[in-house]
Amino acid sequence: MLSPEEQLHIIASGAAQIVPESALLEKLKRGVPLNIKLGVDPTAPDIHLGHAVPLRKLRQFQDLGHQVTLIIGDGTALIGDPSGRNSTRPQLSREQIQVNAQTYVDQAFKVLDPEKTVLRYNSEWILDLDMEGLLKLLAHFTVARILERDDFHNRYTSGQSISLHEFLYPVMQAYDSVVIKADVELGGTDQLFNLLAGRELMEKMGMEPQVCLTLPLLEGTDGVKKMSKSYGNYVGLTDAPDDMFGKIMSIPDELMVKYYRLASTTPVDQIDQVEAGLASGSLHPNKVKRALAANIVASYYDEVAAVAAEEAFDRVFRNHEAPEDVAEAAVDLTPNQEGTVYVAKVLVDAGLVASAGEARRLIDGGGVKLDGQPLAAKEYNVAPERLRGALVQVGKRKFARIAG
RNA sequence: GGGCGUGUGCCCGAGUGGCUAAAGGGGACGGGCUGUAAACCCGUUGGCUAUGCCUACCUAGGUUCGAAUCCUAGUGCGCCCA
Repeated sequence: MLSPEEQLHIIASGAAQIVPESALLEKLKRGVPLNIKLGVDPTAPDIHLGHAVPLRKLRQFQDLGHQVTLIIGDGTALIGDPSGRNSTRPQLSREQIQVNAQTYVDQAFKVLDPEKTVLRYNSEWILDLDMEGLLKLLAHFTVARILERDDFHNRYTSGQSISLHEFLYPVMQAYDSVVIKADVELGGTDQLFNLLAGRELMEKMGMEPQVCLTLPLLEGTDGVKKMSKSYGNYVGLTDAPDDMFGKIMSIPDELMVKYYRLASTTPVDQIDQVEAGLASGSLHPNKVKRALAANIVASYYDEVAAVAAEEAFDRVFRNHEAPEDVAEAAVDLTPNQEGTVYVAKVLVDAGLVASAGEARRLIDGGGVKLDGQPLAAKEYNVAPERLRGALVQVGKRKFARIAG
């Protein structure tokens, strides 16, 4: 086992805050496995690298010999986390929660070590609280304390509604920590308030308080907005290896180290070297990014898939060749009176463009190639022989083989 | 419940009767450059085999030769009063 200081170095890599760091070091020094908690809302069925950030950190803890308790917030989901929201969340049905939780767990175990993970559903204890228990719990918190929280404060001062049950969310999350006796709880930076509530409650109930570890938001592939399905800038855990590799190659250079720390399985001391190498110019950014993409693909698939993904990437983007498996498109090639075929329509039928107008514009811009040869501007009609069995390319990455 | 204001293309935003498929910006896409990064330059950004036709400026009606622009009602949003 690594020394407490070495462990702390790994744990702190990529973390936003550890509150308080000294307490974490103390806990590590005891040399017994710690109980690391992560609570998740079963609201997002499809998880991406952003969601996986805390899971990665949990995995690091596991690899250091610690124990993880993953809490599915099926009880708290009935409340809806008010974090970062400016309005009340809709409450989910019990059935929907069950379905979401299952898909979440399936994907989470792509990252976590099942041997060292305890899975708990907080409905187990939250829904069993009787009024007496609830009141005792609530007595530990004051209205002023809860209202300090930014989201509530903003909503309150701007005159927006806060339902009473939302006040209970931090309390319930804190209670989770009490029940499972957490040593450390992870969350995003927006979770700090909830995490601290857990710390306080534990202390008031005479327990050793948990340490709070927050992780920064991961920007998406555009490098600007947080990774999110609705922004279309996400890398899904279930994306195909080639896609995953390509998407990671498209992130801005400035984000590489952050991705290494938050989304890869690369050992922390190696990341430190990469960071130094990039800063000094001794490492080429392209090499570094390739290694990052390969690592991430390998972590969700395997080495073989990573190598294949990199080869496919080079084929298409470095050597400008067609990918190995191009989808074949069966389209109507019946010629018109002039004996030609309207390419714009063919591209629409092949699903490469949204409309014939767009196709015409792309042709004019030199973005459409037949067997590697760009079509000239206004070259909308082409002899059918040129299309039959031809490889059509639209832009840099869209390909189709026209059925012969 | 009452008053006032506002609603334009993916987003922001100009436009207050014909010259408007709608300025400008952002984003996105294509081309060049390249490391599918960034920066930069050029182009495109409603549909349609297309010097034209069709559909569009919250929705539904109306006025007018002609409406994104004027009127009425509805509806979303904002502010003020109760």
